[in-house]
Amino acid sequence: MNIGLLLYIPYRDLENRIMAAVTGAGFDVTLAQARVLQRIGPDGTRLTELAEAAQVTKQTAGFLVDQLEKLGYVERVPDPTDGRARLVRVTEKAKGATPVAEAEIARIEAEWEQHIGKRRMAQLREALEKLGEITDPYR
Amino acid sequence: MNIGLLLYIPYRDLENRIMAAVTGAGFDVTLAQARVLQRIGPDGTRLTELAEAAQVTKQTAGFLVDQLEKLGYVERVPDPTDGRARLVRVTEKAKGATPVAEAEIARIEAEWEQHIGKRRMAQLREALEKLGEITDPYR
DNA sequence: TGTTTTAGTCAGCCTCTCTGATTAAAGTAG
DNA sequence: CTACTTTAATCAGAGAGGCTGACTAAAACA
Repeated sequence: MNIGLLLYIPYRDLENRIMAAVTGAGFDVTLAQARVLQRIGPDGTRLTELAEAAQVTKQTAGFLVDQLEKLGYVERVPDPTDGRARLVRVTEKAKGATPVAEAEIARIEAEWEQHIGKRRMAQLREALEKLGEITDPYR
Repeated sequence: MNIGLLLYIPYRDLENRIMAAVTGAGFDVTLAQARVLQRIGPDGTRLTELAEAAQVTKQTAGFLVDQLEKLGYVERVPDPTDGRARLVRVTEKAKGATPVAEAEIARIEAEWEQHIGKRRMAQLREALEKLGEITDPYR
C-alpha cells in the first residue's frame, strides 16, 4: 500500500475528530478558519505572517480573518510599530477552543497508543520527526 | 509537536511531488481529478463506487468525471449488467500516467529511506499500517 | 403489479483559493 | 529632503471543488 495513503488516513481521522470536538463544543468554525486561528500568537499576529504560516495567499488569509472577525473570534488592532500593519488578535470568545482541541488530540493519541502499542507509537513519532527534516518547507 | 502536523507534512510533500511529476509529463489533471482517476479499476468502475472510494458525493464525482471525459482521459460505457449504470473507463491516453506516478513514488520512498534509514522506514510503515486498522473508515 | 431502492443527472449554492490591481505607509538612495 | 522602491493590506473578479435537494429511469422486491 502506498505510503502517501498510509499517512493520509490517520491524518484525516485526526483532523475530522478535532473539528468535530471543536464544533461540538459550540465553536462554529470551518477547517480553513481553524487553520488560521491556530496560528495567531498570544500578542496578535500580522495577516502576512498568518498567510505564510498557513501557506495561503494574503488574500485568502484576509478572507478567512474577515469571517472570523464577523463571528467574533478575532479582532484587528493597529500595529503600534508599523502604521501599515494591523495585528490580528484572538478574542476571549475564541480562547476556550484551544483546550477543547488539545484534549481531543490527547484522547486520540491515547487511543492510538492503546492500539499500536507504546513502542510503535514512539517509533512512529521518531520516524515522522526525522522525515520532517527533509519534507518540511518551513525549517 | 502535534502528531497531526507530523503526518501531514510528509503527506503533502509526497502529493505535491507526484502531481508535479504527472503534470510535468504532460498529463494536465488537477489533484481532485487525479484522486478519481486513480480509483478506476482495469475493467471500469461505476460512478457511485468512485464517489464512495474518493469520499465525495456522486454529484462531485460526476462533475470530475465530466472534466476527465472532456480531457480524453476517461470514457463512459454502458454497464452490461445494469441498465441504469455506466462504467467509467480509463482511456489509452491516461494509461501512461500510472507509471509516471509510480516511478515518482518509488523515487520519494528511496529518498526517505536514505534519510531516515531502512529500519525506521520499516517501522514507520508497520506503525501506519496498524494505525490504519482503526482510522480507515473503508475496511 | 405496485412500491421501494438504486444509478445517475440537473440545478443551484457555498467555501476556499487564486491572480491582478490598488492604496497607504515605510524604508532607502541620492 | 525628495523620489523611488518595497511592504502590509485590501478590492475586484474568477474558478475549482464541494455540498444539498429534486428528479428520471431502471432494477429489485413484496
